[in-house]
Amino acid sequence: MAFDWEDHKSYMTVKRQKLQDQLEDVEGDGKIFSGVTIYVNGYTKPDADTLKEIICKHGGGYSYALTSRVSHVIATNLPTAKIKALSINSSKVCHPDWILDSVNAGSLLPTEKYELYSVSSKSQRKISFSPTAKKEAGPEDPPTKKDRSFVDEFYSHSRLHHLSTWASELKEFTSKNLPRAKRKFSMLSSGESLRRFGVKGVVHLDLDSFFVSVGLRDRPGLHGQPVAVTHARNKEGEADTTEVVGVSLHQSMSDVASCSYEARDFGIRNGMSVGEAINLCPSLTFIPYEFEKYHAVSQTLYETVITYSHLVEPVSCDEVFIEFSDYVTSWEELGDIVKSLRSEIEEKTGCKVSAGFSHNLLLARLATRKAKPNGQFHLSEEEVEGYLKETPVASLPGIGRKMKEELSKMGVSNCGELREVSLPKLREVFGPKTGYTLYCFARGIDNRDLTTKKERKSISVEINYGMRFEQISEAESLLTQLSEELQSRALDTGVLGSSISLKLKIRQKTAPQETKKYLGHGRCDNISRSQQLHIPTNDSGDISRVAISLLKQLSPNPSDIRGMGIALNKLSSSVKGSPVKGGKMADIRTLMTSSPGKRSPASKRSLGSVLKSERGGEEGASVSVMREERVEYQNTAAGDGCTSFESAMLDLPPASQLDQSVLLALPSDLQEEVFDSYSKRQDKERVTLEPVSTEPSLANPLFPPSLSSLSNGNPERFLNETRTHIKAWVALYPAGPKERDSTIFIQFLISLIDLNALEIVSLSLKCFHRVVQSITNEKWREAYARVVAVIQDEVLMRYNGHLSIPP
DNA sequence: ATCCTCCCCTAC
DNA sequence: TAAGGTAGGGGAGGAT
Repeated sequence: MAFDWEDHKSYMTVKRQKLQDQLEDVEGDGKIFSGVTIYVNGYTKPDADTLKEIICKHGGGYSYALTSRVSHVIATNLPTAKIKALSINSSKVCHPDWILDSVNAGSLLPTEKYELYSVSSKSQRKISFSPTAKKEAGPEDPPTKKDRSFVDEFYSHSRLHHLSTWASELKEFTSKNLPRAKRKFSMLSSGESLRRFGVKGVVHLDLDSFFVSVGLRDRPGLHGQPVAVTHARNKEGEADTTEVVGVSLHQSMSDVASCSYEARDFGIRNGMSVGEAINLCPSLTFIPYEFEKYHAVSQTLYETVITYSHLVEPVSCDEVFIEFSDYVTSWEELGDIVKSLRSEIEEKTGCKVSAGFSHNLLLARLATRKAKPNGQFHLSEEEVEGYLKETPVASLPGIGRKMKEELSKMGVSNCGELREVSLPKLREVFGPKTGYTLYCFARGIDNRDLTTKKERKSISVEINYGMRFEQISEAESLLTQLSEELQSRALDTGVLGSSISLKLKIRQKTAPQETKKYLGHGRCDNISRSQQLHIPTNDSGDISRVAISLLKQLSPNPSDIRGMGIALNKLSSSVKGSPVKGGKMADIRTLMTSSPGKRSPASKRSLGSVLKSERGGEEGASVSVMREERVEYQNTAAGDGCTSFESAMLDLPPASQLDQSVLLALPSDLQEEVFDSYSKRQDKERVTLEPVSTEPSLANPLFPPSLSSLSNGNPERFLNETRTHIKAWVALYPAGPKERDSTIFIQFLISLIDLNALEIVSLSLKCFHRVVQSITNEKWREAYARVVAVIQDEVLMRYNGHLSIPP
């Protein structure tokens, strides 16, 4: 599974040596690349300069920009075959080995085997159907085109991703361990504690310039110097750096993630580009990220903090609130505890901590400003007024760039001035809630209680970096990867979602194709769309199917996509770490017995100018029909008691007891369908390679379903079960179906439509049709016709397409 | 009024 | 090169 980079390296070394020999041999007489002009995209091995040298030496051309004279784009290891930083019309995208091998061969080799995005390279991408069937990747697999996961590669380097991950982790750690942590102090009686005055004692702890502190801890030589943490690096002070960065740091767009206080004196700020920073301070030293160390430090921070109080509110990996109301009798006493807490943390982690404390969350936080660096500060009741007066509004929590700007238009820059603005005025400008908060905060009023645990409301995955697609199928493929990532997180967190939403960043019409920051997203419009599910899920197959369907609804121009994200909302809990699959039948039962959720009609939202095409207007008619239909069956679903179809579901024998005989008893054509659908399912690669619909605004109505989430991922078993229910149902009511059963069946099919499992819907209807035919009862036929009509409408509404079902 | 969806903003 | 994630609060505007 793991790619052997060592081997690859030596392979490359040999190759380069050979190449060198060739170069010496040929020296000018080679015209291997005549007529070829290359453009090198991104990082390649060998690098662009080497390739340029080679290509020119052998009669080819080299271009610094992707112009029309470029015949071949050269790229290595663009993290996945889906990501392209290129918008290419006719030129081929090839691996640099094409050049090396051609030189070695002494002639221009066909590009076929070297094209990065060819069908053959894509089909290597497998979703292992059975976990036991390990990677089929043979040893002869060309090591040069390894399809490493872009998602993993990106996340492992993303500081923001780490920040978020650690924050959630620490929130979970706190809520789990806080109640049973051993405390250093015991609580005082309510008569003695600070609380007796009705006063809270809140401490806000914050590690000083977190990343830099950790870096400096192990680099004593850099203490007292301007230092910044970034991906872009020079060789200063680092044992592990051997090369000088090719591009001057002066023009690096890499972010400064964290900088020392000495660096701040030069005007350097977190989030600045390395280029800007080095202009402000040419002697600035750059040190690399050390994510593991940061992680360990924050873990220690939290382990320590929870031994001090039972009231701890996590903020982030380097920031936390602690309430001491029940442990101290005076502010002086609290000051002492804070001091020892700070020194304990510094001792354990080697990092300096600052602390602000006061009688509410807001003021404690504001006090920390004055405490930094490496200090502590008590903001007392009496000082609040004066302190706030001079506090810039931007340091109030919740006021960022936009709000600061908005306030400044009103002539407000500090809290003193903010107080001059009336409550009605603030509400008018910022809305009722925000206005009120602003009004309170300007006066130091904050009645929030410290929250030790908060329930998670959503879980999401998104990447807004390095997204460059040519084909929509590449975007879909990335969504599949994101879905897998999301599944794995949902599994870890133990949640299921009943709503899936897709978020896209789309290049603004007026924004340039080439972003200022390398592979950045540039100026974008954000659009999103969500889909409610009747069955909560955490299955990546379900998620990706829905996400892809949402993508089709938004139908962006693939080359304008600059970012994508998927979120799971309306969470419920599942058993942690156990895949949904086992519990899925239970979910289906829930579905079958619960009343239908409220559903929104296919609303016509303007998706703005970013959309290539809008959907046709004639769909409006079917929407209203659909709504009437919906009302009808919602009303009839009001009765209670177990009906036959329902009970058939509930009495379902364990799947393991459904034997072959059930299947074999079916008409043979149905059996075939069952198996067909199963075998189709296995050829997932083929499916993903299907040509993209020529109508980008329409989803394919027969989009292949993944059954992995149903009946333990066993589709034929699932269909068997469905068929069994239908048979039992029909047999029980020879005179005609119970209305409610029809309703339940419809709901059930609609939930499959939610998951885009249209093929299964179709097959289920076929089952129904067949059983009904054998009964030849007018009522049943009517029921069948009605079910078909409702489902057809539903599909029509969602996809503006049609479902092929039996007459 | 209240809810829902989409979107923006903020924080680390 | 560079790695611009993620959760939550809240507002606008439409549907109910």
